[in-house]
Amino acid sequence: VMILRSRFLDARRKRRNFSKQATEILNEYFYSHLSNPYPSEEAKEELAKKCAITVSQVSNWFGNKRIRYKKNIGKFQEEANLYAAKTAVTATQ
Amino acid sequence: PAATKVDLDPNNPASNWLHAKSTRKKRCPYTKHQTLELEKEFLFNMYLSRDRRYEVARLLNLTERQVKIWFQNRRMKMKKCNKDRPKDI
DNA sequence: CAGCTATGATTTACGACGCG
DNA sequence: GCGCGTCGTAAATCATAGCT
Repeated sequence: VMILRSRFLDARRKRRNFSKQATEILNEYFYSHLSNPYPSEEAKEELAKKCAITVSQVSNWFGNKRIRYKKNIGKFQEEANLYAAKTAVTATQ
Repeated sequence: PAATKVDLDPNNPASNWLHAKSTRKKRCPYTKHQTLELEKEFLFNMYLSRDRRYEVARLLNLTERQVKIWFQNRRMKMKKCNKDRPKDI
């Protein structure tokens, strides 16, 4: 039983990439809070709901995003500009 | 309407959110044996006495601090698993 | 198809803070 | 104060999805 359970838990490694829409939402939050990309517990819950993923997955995503962004800001410049423009449009409406 | 708030700092986006103390030890993955023995010990009791911690550390060639932190992390892992999956098997 | 990299999850190691 | 507790995280690493 323990073995079955651990195997079920390990199955989390067999993941699918998040949907395009989910990634969109997460990136929008990340780049619009670039000076402090640390969502509160409540913000994580809201993001999780909007993305149809778990709060843990939201935390994982931000953890990965922060470190990977910091490690190579240049690589993410295009993406950053894209989402900056997007939030700008949203704000002007 | 030039009020495009992309949050603060224009040019250098944001590396104020910088942690990382220079003195931090690099993460070193434990061996299968070490992990297995730690898991067995955890199954026996989730909280380690001072004496037991000393013994485990000596047996696995880890520091007492590493064993202490391993148990702390293991407890957090268990809590996280219970949160993500409330229903039991 | 193989190889490669992007990506989500897990594993060590701390800092911050709480409690007895 | 000390020592060990949790909580949130950094950073490295793992496993594999999915593209070229």
